[in-house]
Amino acid sequence: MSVDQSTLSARQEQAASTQRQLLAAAVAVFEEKGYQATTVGAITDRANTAHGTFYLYFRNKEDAFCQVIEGVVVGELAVDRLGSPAEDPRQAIEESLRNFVAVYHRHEGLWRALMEGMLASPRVQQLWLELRRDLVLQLSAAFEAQQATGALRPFAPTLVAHALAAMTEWSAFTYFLLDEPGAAGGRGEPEELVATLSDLWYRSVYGRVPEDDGRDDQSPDSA
Amino acid sequence: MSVDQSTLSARQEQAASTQRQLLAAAVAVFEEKGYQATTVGAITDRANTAHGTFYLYFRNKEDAFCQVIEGVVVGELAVDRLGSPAEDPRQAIEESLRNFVAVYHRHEGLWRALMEGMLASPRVQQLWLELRRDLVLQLSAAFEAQQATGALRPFAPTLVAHALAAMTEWSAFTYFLLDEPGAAGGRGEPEELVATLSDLWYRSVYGRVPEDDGRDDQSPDSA
Amino acid sequence: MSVDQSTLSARQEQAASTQRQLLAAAVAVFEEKGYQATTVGAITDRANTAHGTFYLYFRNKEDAFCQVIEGVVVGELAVDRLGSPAEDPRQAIEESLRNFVAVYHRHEGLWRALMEGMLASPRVQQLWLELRRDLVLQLSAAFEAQQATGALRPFAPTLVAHALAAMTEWSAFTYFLLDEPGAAGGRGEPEELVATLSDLWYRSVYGRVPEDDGRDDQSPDSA
Amino acid sequence: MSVDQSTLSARQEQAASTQRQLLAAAVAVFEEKGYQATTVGAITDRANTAHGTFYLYFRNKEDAFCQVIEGVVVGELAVDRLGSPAEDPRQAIEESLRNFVAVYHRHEGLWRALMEGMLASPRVQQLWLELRRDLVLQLSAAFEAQQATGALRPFAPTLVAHALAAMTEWSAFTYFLLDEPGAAGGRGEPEELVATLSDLWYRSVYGRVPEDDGRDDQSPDSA
DNA sequence: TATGAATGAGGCTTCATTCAT
DNA sequence: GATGAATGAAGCCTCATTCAT
Repeated sequence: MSVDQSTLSARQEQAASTQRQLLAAAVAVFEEKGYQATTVGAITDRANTAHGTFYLYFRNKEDAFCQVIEGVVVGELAVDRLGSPAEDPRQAIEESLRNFVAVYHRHEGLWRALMEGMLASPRVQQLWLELRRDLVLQLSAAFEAQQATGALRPFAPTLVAHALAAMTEWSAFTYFLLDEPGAAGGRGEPEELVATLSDLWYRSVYGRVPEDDGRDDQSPDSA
Repeated sequence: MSVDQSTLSARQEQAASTQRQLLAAAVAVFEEKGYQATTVGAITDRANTAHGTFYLYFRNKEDAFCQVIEGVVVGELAVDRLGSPAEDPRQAIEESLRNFVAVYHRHEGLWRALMEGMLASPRVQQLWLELRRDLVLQLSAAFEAQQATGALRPFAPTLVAHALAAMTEWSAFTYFLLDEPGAAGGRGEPEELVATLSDLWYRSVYGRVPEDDGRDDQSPDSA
Repeated sequence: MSVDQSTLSARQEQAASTQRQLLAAAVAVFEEKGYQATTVGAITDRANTAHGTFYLYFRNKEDAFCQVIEGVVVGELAVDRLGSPAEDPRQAIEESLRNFVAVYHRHEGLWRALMEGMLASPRVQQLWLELRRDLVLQLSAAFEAQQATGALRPFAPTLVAHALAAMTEWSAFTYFLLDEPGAAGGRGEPEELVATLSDLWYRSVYGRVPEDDGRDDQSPDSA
Repeated sequence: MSVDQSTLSARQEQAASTQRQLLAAAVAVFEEKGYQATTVGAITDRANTAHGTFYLYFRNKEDAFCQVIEGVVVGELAVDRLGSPAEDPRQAIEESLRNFVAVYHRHEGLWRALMEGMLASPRVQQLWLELRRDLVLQLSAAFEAQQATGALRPFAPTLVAHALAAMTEWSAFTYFLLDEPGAAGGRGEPEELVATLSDLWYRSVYGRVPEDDGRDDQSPDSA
């Protein structure tokens, strides 16, 4: 009638183990097949669980995918922040991008799946938007802080943060997932991607153009 | 085997009309439901044709989608080119981006569907890559030409073209399709997107940073 | 208003030509794909005719196939008869079988198709039965004639004719159409098939066994 | 992951029962409609299962058919072997053929379906070839054994085995499945088929013909 | 908690046949 | 006589989800 605590925690432990198995299997399968092509059966097969067990831990595929993304992506990307203001800003940017590109590279398949999932399911889209929002917020906060010190020219921090985030994400996507070399012949090294992005990013934020001197849209040669 | 021309044309016209109906229906349905959720049945229903008629004009959904994209996207985007060198470069960029953003806005649903299709079907991905390649090639050619005249600082034209294309595409995507305001509150006007992109684009290509002074590269006004 | 005769026969000639084209195409396609896998479209494609034209000359696939079989098989097999009684019976049998095997070999695909057609369509089955009946009748008539002269032992001519026809047909089928060598290793020469069949056939009809001495169904060991 | 045995067996039994139902339904439907005309829907209807359940036990129609054939045909035909050498050879042959004919008669529809299946699906053809190969091998082994003792005249055992097998199979097919009386009027009794085949078979193997005299082999009446 | 058998909706595709021109 | 566009029935197969043990 009564179940002593050890039994209970044994059960709980068993359950936790099953869940871990399923999650790990889900990561692997989503990574390998993408979102749409993944089936519940493929996950339970790989987890050595019964088909029905899946539904004890996830409401459905969408739910499993969200858990996967939260676990993997959030975990790995969390470290990514703009370097401290004390650092050389150029190097800070580069470091940050290098990290992002490395994470992207490491989980190519999942990013691809995230793309698909985002287009297939509102909830996944929501999740993605939240991840992204954090990133963009961090970025624009950093911009604002530096604008306050006068280190940065004035610009709309959020808009620029969005645009640079978009450049970064989508460059990584096309670079790694679409067999599009990015450079003339054959796929280059990820480092070339990092270099290019860093340069553009730096120039976008710190760069000067002639108009900046006189403000209000002077033509370059009128100076 | 040969029939007089009027009969032939009448029939051909009828057929062409059916095809147009189907294509229009396909555009509408893909626009509305995206790639995956679109079924052949939905297309033929909207076109008021029998289910089988679809297969007279398309091999399958994938094929229909490619025809849709080729028809719509290529048709509308063809005008997009960098302004002539004589123009003010900043305005040329802005004009170009404004056009792109307008086209994107006009066919939001199709771009979304293209995204999905690209992830679902190798052939669609191929098509998309080709569209993109053209764009990137035009861009990098323009860069090279201007670098040759010394109007632009030296940089790897293809890599930069890729990165800027990515920024543009993906900014437009997130701006229009993901209910992500882009600006603090509520969705802004597309014009703000154009302005931001133009600015970053211009700075990326024409902007100067302190390091440039020490290089083999002259500032525009130092000439 | 009135059409002179030359025009009419020109039309008729045209029609006949079309029909020939279709028939020839049908022969080729049935030969190549068998009965079931053949589609009306494949025939009209090969005949360079419109799809609908097929139905001017054939009621449907079944009908076309019957015409094909009647044209080809009947034409070629008609020559097959048991040699004249004057000949050496053994050689007559062998000659006859050699001819049959050659015809079979020449139209492998059609025999296969005939098999399929017979199982798919009552009318084709009927046709096949008629072809076969002729053959069996000829055979059993020959048997009866020779039994009357005492050259052959008594046996039920029709039953034996059936059985030998079956042996011949089905041996040829398995030999040519089923990648079943018939001999130990690799497919042998058709001549080995002819030799085996001839021998069995000859022995079946002319062979003697001990029981034949006492007639009327003596058990072997009662002699 | 492990469950107590009673539960397991109960479930397994339930499953086995469903499978039996489906298999039985498949037998019935194939028997009734042949191979091509059978649809998965017809089988599940008769088995009172959902459409999808079929695919839990069979990969597709082809697979189901192979299981049916293996179950039914192999099961029933396995007893068929040439009598022991001690028996009177004539009676042994007759007994063997009587058995074969009875099995054939009992499953007319399935043999017909097997014919169709063989022509429609390479895998079914393969299966059929294997069944047949076993039979032919048994036969030719028996021939060789008896040739070694001098009980049989010399001949190529495999070729003859093939030819006699063909005669038997195809005679049975035409006799039972093609509404072809076999005898002059109306369908005779299967026994007449057995008698005819036995006689021909026996003569083919044991019979003597005049030419045999000049060989290493004596004619019966020369003794 | 775990199982895994069963369900059944849903989409794709092929083709024989018709019929207006 | 010839055309070929249009039709729509029919069958296959997958898979997310439920539920009785």
